[in-house]
Amino acid sequence: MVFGDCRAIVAPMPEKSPRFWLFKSEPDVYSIDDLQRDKRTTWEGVRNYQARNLLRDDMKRGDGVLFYHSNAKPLAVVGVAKIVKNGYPDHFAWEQGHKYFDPKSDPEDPAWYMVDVSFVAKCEAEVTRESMQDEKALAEMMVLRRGARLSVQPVTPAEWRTVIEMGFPKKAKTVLGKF
DNA sequence: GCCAACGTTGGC
DNA sequence: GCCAACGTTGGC
Repeated sequence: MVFGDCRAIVAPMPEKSPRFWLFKSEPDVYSIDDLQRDKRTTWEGVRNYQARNLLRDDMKRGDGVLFYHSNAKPLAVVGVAKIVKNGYPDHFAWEQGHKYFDPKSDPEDPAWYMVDVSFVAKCEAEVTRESMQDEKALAEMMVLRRGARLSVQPVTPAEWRTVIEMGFPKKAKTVLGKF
């Protein structure tokens, strides 16, 4: 065995990017307080193919999640969560009568995927949509784009850092250090 | 409540 | 395969 040659025969490290996400949730349906209470939850019911691909292919255990309240007052990133289970078939799609039932999805060939997330922290200060719109570093952020309806979406490392620093004026370093 | 921006559906 | 109609999302 010639160890020096190992690198040449090993597949290149898959690019793990992005490692950060934003999940929208209507607080009337499921809020950051619900997640704090539950500590961990399943993220089922996403019925959009682009989002499905992210759930199935791109989200990995350990990734960071900005928890965003949509259809809320105020609209804001309100906390941080972590992906704790890679994408797996959304079995609710197979439950006849369930609100997420979808005959298109076959257990042999699942149409929809979900992940599990766990609670990490509530923001010290909610990062309102308004404050994000005022922040230059977030000018390109997907959630702020008109018509960006994806309920789960990628966040760049720079955007992640910016939002965490806004939401955790005192312990940003601690939170950043968890990912 | 309004409506823009999508995504999906279905007739052709 | 096109595209009009329709439904949904979600900010405003």
